[in-house]
Amino acid sequence: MHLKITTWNINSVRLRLDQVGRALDEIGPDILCLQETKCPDNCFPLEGLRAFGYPHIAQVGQKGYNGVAILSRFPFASVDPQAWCERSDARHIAVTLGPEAGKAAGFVVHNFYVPAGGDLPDPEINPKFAHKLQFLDEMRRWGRTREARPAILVGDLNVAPLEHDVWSHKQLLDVVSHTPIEIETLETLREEGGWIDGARRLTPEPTKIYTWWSYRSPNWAIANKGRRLDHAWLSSDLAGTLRSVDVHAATRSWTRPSDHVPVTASLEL
DNA sequence: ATGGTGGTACAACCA
Repeated sequence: MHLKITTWNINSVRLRLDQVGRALDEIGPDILCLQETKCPDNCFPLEGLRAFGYPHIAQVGQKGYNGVAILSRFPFASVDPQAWCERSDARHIAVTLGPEAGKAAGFVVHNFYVPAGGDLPDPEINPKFAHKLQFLDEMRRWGRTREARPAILVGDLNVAPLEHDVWSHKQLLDVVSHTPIEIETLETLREEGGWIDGARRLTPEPTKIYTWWSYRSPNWAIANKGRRLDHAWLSSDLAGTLRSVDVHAATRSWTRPSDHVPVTASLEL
C-alpha cells in the first residue's frame, strides 16, 4: 500500500482555496496538512475542501493568525489538537488514522506550525524569539515521552537546520530560522524523539533544498535565496518505508502564491 | 543598514 502525505503552509486557506484544489489534483496525496489557515473555525471552508475528495477534515483555527488543518481520504480514529506554551494559538493538531486506512491504521499524523520568532535572535529582548525557543523546548520534552507507534510529523517548523537548507549558511547564522540555538534545539528534539528527516534521508547535503522564498524579493526565482522551513519527519519504525520526498516548487510561480511550497512524502507500507 | 511584499481586516500586527 502506498501512502502519500503533503504539508503546505498555505498562508490563508480562504484566499487560496482554488490553489489547494489544484495542488491536490496534481499531487494526489492521501493526506494534506495545512498551516497558517488564518481562519476562525466558523469561516473554515469545510465543504469546499471536502469537494476536492477529502471528506475527513480536522482543524483548529483562530481569527487572523495561525491555524492548522488535516485533510484526509481516510477517516480518523481520533483528533487531538494540543496547546503549547500555555497559549490557545492553533499551532498543532494530530490525528490517528482509523481502520479504513489499511496498513496505515493507527498511524499518528502530527501537523505543527512553529512560531516564526520575530526578527531579533535574542530571547532577552525579543519575546517572539523566546516563545519560539520555548515552543521547541516543549516539543523536545513532549517527544521524549511520546507513545511508541508509527507516526509522521510534518509542518512549518520555521527552522532551516542544515548548512544547505539555506542559500547562504554564513549570511544567515544571525538570522532567525538558522541561528545555532534554534538548529541545536530542533536537531536535538528530532534525534531524541527518534524522528527521521525525510527529505535529507533521500537527498543528503550538499544538495540545496528550499521550501520557502520570501515575498520581499521581487526576483525570488532568479535570486533563489530560499530556506527549507517545511519538514516531513518519520518515526524510526517507518524509515524503511520512505520512497520519495518531493518539493513542489512550481506552486511558488502560481498567481498570488503562498510564500511556502508543498512538500510530499511517499511511503510504501 | 535599510527596506523590500503579502495576509488579515481596517490600525496594527504578523510573517
